[in-house]
Amino acid sequence: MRSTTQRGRGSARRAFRRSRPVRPATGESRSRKRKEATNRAAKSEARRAAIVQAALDEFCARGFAATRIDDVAARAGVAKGTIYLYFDDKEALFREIVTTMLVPLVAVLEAPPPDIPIRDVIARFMDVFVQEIYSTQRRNVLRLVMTEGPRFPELAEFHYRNVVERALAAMRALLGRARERGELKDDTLIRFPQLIVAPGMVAIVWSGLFDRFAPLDVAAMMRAHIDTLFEGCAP
Amino acid sequence: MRSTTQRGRGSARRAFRRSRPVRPATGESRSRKRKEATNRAAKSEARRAAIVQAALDEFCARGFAATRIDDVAARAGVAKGTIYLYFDDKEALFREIVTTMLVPLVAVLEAPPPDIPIRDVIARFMDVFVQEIYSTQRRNVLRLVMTEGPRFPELAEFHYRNVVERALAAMRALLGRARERGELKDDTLIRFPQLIVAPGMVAIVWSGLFDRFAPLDVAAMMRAHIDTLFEGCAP
Amino acid sequence: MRSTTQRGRGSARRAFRRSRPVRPATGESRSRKRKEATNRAAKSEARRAAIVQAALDEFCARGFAATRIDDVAARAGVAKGTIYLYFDDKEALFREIVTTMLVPLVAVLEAPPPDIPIRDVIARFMDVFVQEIYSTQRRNVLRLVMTEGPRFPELAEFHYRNVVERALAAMRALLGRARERGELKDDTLIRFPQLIVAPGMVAIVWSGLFDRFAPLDVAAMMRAHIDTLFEGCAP
Amino acid sequence: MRSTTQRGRGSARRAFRRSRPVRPATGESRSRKRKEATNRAAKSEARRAAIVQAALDEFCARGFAATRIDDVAARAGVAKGTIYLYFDDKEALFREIVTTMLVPLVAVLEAPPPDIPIRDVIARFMDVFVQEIYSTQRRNVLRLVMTEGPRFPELAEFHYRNVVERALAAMRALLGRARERGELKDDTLIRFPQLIVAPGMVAIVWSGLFDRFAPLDVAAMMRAHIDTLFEGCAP
DNA sequence: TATGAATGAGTCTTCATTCAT
DNA sequence: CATGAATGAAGACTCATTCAT
Repeated sequence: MRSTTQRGRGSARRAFRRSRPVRPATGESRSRKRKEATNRAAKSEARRAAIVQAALDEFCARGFAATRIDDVAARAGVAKGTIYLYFDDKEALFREIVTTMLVPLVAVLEAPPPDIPIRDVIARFMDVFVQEIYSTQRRNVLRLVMTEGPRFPELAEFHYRNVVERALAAMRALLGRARERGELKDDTLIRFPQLIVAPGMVAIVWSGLFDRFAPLDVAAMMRAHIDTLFEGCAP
Repeated sequence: MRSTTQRGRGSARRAFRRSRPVRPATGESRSRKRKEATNRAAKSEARRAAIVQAALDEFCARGFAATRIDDVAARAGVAKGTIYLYFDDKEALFREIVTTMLVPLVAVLEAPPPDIPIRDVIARFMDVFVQEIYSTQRRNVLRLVMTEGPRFPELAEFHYRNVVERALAAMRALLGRARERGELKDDTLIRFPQLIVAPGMVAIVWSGLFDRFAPLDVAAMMRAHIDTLFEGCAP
Repeated sequence: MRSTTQRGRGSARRAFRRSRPVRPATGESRSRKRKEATNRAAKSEARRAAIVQAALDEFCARGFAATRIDDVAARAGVAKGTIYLYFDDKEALFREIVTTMLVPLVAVLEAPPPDIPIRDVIARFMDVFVQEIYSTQRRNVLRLVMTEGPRFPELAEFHYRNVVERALAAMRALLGRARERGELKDDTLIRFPQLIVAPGMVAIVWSGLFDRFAPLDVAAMMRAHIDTLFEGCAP
Repeated sequence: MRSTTQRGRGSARRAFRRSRPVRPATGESRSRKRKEATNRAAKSEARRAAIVQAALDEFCARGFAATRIDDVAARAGVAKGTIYLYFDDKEALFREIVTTMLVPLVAVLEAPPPDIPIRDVIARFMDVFVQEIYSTQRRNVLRLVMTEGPRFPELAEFHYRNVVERALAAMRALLGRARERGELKDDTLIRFPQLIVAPGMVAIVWSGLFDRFAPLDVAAMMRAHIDTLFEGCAP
């Protein structure tokens, strides 16, 4: 990854994806104490999850550079050294988070859409956004991507390949079919599907910066956005 | 304990705006040395500009936390200490940049709009965005605001008060008049003027993250956006 | 601006006394690893002591401002960072030293005096001074108080409240009783108990400045002082 | 001087005394513009005095290490560079102050004493101390010597040779003659003339540390001290 | 495995001193 | 002579990472 943020502390840099090699069954094949082993594995997984969660909170609150491993450890309720049993270094931890939280969502987008008008499909998509992203921690993860992406080229690339590209492709396929069915008057949205998600991005940015001054009714804005998209504002 | 020996590392935190008191003309009215003084003032101004420029570049490339004053100095071609002659500390330098680069633009927005259809007014606004923001360093400054804002509450507030709030108000006034003239079929955009600027935000985020994978024709997207805004996509 | 990115360099200033919360026994009651834990605690204590000792030496030799943490670390045989595991900052380290070295002594003064003539009591006090202060590192600590006190108002106050005030009060009580018993012809010393300790102060100052030119027989001077105090110099 | 405070910045270290070589009539021997030259010399002397005064204040308030040349310059109303026209470096400035302020006083001590009882002579000496030292800036200079002396061995030596040694010698001579005249019952004070000045030292230290908690009536204490010296406290 | 004490490279900031004007 | 902008060495403090227990 070679982030431009951490000036090389000398640790080996491994490739981006697959940061967790599924832990090769570490010798607990001794077959003795089966339950114990299961217990141990479960506890280990719980620990890992606690660390990830704590790290997510800290990274979101402070950004990558300003987050201290100390704080992550404290929040996760483990010792500092323990984190290094689960992750190679701070960057690997960061990657893990940004990597695992978003990819699952794309599956939703890529699922074959119900056979309803495109406007309704997009309306559902907006609902999913509001429910599954904006109202959850994923909002913060997305913000992290926007925020730290410029400093982590490989992270940006990963995100592009695994989230953005696939989402846009799915969207385009959807819109293409709608166009064929005569539900769209031109191919504007097909060329720029970004126009569909733009208010979502704004909502995410807004929520991090200005919500305390002027809270935004995101659901209402998304509905208004759909109106505008499909009907325009001219009388 | 607060010994009187250590001169405050945190120094006095001054109010946010007006970090540069415009240097009160240094009374060089002695009438001789005119050119000299002018020279010095000019050189000083040039130096300050060089530092600001270098800092902008570095902050944009690395973010606030990961930017080293050393690097800023090197890039500006001055000694490290010199930066502290012009700015109280790293934060002040950061503030100065984010503060001074964007405020002037709002004036454009607040200028009385020409007496043309609202759609054309907004089209002009888009042009200004593309020409004066997206194609300039201001794009990077805006990205910095989005990127670092969550970590600098006062910066976010300053930006909200001086840029966002005023811009939105101007926009709403504009739209309100258009609505009265019957140019808008409802008040959707008045309630959510964010919908107008949303693609601009997306363009800025996109340019920092994904342009190398899929360059975005921003001007075209903005035109498409206007079409969508005013005509919708339904056939 | 106070970004949330820079974690407070000035950190929280905690109250003066009790800078070391006695490390709450770290619950190693797991009954195994007893020796280990003991070892660790002992080593930790030894390290702390080494740091304190090194710091004392350096502070005495150079004064607070000119002492480098680097040097303290080197002298203590630890890494620079280690010092910050034991003390919040340079000032805290300084405080600790000046605080812990002197207070215990006052107890001696406040102990109920033996039932002997006042002159003998004071002679004993002089002995204590010579043995327990002048001949030990406490001499240097006292000099540090005199030397750095003006720059550390809280240190001066702490020292006044915990050492000077109590010592003078104990002394006055002592003298008051002696006066009542008719051992003193007037209340001169009660009004100015400083006159009793004055030569001690001089000895300390002298030892730091002039001993190499003209060594001072402090014990003899103190005896002479008592003679003078109680008999005067007039024939 | 090679103070142990300033780590060698590479500037040449000159010998201790004679830091001001009486400025060799710098070329204003052109004989033209006599008055101007006089004016200039006067102004120069005034400037030097202003710097010395400002430096004294700052050194007293903060100690040598923590005093900034910037502050001295500001207080003296000159530019920072100007100080270096009059003094080689910070240490030279410090030396000048501590050197010039105290030496004149010794002359008073060495002047042949009036033909009055030793007790009265010493009482006068006390008066001089209170009037000419304790009530003036010299008190602070003396404190500076005590405070910074350990870090400036040459300063300590200079002070010993030029002030302490001479003062003690004069005192001993005085006391010797008194003893011969039968005014002293033994030679205690001759062996330890420090006993005479000890309360003075205490007063100086006290004034810097504890006066705000418990102000000290120094004149009264000195009178009490004389009583004690010559009459003792035993009934 | 888990711990957390120890490390030391890295970064901000200060300030004595220089020197072009 | 005087100025004050510029320099850069020095020092406090942080924190990712290691490793003995």
